[in-house]
Amino acid sequence: MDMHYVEKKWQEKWEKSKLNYFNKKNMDKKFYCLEMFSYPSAAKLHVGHWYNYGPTDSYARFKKMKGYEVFQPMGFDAFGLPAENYAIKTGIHPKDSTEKNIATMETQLKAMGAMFDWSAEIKTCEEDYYKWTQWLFLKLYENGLAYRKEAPVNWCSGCNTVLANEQVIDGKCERCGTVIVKKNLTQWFFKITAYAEELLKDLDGLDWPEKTKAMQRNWIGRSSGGEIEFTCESGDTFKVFTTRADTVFGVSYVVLAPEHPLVKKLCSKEQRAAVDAYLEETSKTDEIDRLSTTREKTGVFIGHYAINPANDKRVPIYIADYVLYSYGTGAVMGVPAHDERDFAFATKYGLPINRVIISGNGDDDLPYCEDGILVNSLGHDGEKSADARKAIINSLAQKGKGAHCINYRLRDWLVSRQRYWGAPIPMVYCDKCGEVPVPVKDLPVKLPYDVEFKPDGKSPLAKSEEFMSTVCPKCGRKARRDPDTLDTFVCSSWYFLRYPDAKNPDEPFDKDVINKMLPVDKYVGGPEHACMHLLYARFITKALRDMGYLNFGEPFKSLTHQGVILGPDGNRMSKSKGNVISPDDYIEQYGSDVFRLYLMFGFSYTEGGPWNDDGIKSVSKFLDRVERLAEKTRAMKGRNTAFGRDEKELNYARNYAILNVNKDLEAFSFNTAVARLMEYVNALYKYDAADDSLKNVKLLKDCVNDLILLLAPFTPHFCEELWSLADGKKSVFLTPYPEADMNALVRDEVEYAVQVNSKMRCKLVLSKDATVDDIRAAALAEPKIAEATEGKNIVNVIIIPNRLINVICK
RNA sequence: GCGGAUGUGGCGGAAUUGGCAGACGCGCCGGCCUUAGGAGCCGGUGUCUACGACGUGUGGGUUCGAGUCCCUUCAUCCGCACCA
Repeated sequence: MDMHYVEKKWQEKWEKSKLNYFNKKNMDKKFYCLEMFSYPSAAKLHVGHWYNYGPTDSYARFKKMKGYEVFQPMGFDAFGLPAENYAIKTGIHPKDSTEKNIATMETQLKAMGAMFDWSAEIKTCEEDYYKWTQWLFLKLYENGLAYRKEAPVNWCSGCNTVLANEQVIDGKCERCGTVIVKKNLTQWFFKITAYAEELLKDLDGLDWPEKTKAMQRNWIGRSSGGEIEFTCESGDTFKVFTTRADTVFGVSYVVLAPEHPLVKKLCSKEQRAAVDAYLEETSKTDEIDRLSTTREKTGVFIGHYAINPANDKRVPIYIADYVLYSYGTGAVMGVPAHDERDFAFATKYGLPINRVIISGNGDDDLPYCEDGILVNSLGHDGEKSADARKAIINSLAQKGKGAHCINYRLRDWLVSRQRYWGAPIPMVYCDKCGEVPVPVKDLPVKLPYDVEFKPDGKSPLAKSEEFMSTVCPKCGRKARRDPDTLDTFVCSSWYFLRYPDAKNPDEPFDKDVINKMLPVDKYVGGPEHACMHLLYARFITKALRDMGYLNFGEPFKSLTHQGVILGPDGNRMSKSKGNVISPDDYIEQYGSDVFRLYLMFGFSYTEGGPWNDDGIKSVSKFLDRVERLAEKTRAMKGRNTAFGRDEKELNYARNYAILNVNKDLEAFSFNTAVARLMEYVNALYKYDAADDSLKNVKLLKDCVNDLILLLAPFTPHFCEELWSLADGKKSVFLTPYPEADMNALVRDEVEYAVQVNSKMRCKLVLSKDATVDDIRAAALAEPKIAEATEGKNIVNVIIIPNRLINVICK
């Protein structure tokens, strides 16, 4: 078959008949199948795009043939860093390069032959999309879920600019090699922590991979404990968070995060120089290093003391980089006797190690980090750790010095970016009124085209007077805009809500439409999004639900991650490694159907693996085999309607294939589904090999029809062509997918494996109706079994129905 | 470092979830067909010292029975909050 001709022909016909467009009249049968949208890169579609979109489209086509009204939209996550970096390097404007890239990718995506509903396309960099991203920001602000605070950024003094983590290599700027320091800026945050508990709890009800749920649970990192307030000699107070309040009598020092505001205030004259040097050093260290448990713990005494509220003991205050200001209260109590890290720290700095927990079982090594029984703990001696944790916090609470609390590792979401290519933050700063949100009617706050991207110490937008200069929406005086843009994750945290009503000019989405179309029934994308995008999208959905815009709280009912296709050398594909596989070459040679079928057959979908094209020819040959069979049977004539042993066997093969292809497609197990189809084709060839006069032609033709239907989601153009040649009146995709006839799968006889003491001895064919006693008797009567059990006592016979018999003897 | 995963023939990968390891395919071997075959059709193919034994990264355990469950250890991959 001339694949290129056939593919083009059907793509045009499908487009004309609007086969792939969602029909709103059938909304009650909707199936929302969503693939993560693409970043418009300058390179062409790579294998990863194909691997995500090809097989998932086959799944969507399967669902369509199962009678669902499938909605499968596509769009572009078009804002982001790479376009801006490209602009800095080449002078080509991000808008121009992005639009050009999108146009190329659209053509390629269309040539893939997927059922994308292009009437619902969205591009996040267009005004009619980012207008609503800004709307989302305003709604979160209105509802107290967006706020400003100081937070550190990576600052390169060489380039005079903020860098993404990705641009920092070994603590240095990737462009100029300058050592990066942390610098505090006032930035916008979304209060995702307000939903920490619900985000954790609702994971239980999701049809998501367990590993993804586990990762989110750990990311949210709930821990239950208490806050204890320490008072400094200066009179200032700070709280520490601890899960081990039972050890509070063993505190011999406290540690503040270096960034803690009290550090500068309390630091003594004598210690000033050492503390400043330590702060300088910390600003150059990244978080992964700071949290490393094997790295040597360092810290500096700040020359000030605090009082332990449990026993009024005076303890020194240290700073240490292993305490993060962003986690808990940014301060911890040091209990060297009962914490590995504190033990190492105390040993290094000569701090007292006070034992307050004993094991009770003679294990008296320190540090002792398990629960135990309290000693040296005033009124709490003899209590068990678990009880003491509650009791100690309760008694501290009475003095106003403690409280039970739940802490999360999850941090609020920093959304400000000091960059150009993103959605402007719709806020205005007025000398008189302070921070003022832009009214919704004035959206979008347009991103100006003429700006200077070259890094020179200011955000690109801050340099555009035309952009910055505005009037206060409240008082009408001169005011300034926010010069930052939103994290692109904000754009992608709600795009699935826009698709079903993508062209709505008045609102981000129509409430009624969205509540019928969502949640997404199947979401497919890479596992690298497990913690960030997928968590942000869940948060935004819950927030909008609480504002009354949605009546559901989870955006993605069912989730599947595709694996990663690596280069032939087993490494991630990259230009620098020279191991990039271009789909185009294969599509040129074989067509898109063959390429997609190979992606489905050659890999385990959720695993991926190194690229290897040995199998692509075999997949092409398989389609040739199908085509020859279809051609031959189409011309066949015959009146034989016999239904003998061979016919029964063929019918079994047919229904076995139908049953399993259905199951496997449902489970995204494409490789086994294709294997079942190959087996089926082998069975058809076997039947066809008989003398023509003996064949039941009607049966054979029905079987081949089922084959074309079964295969249609996998190779849509190829099968649409075969179907039309076989007189299919309407599109194969408007024809119901075959359902298995379970009666045809009942076999009269079953083969058993027979073991003696768990060793395979022989096989045994028995009637499906055989009773346990029959099976036992037949097994023992087998010569090989009789031989193996001769002279021994038969202790037991284990029978697993339809599978196995195990004779246990001594 | 922390968190999550993976490890099965020469290769890509299966295994009804604790029940015949290696489905399906590649490769290889053989046969048929053919003027020819890098086409097609049919059959074989885990390893070995081979009527038996051994085999799912390593070492142990649970069980009548383990690729699957538990412990140990090694190796590799992914994420870590400003890449998207």
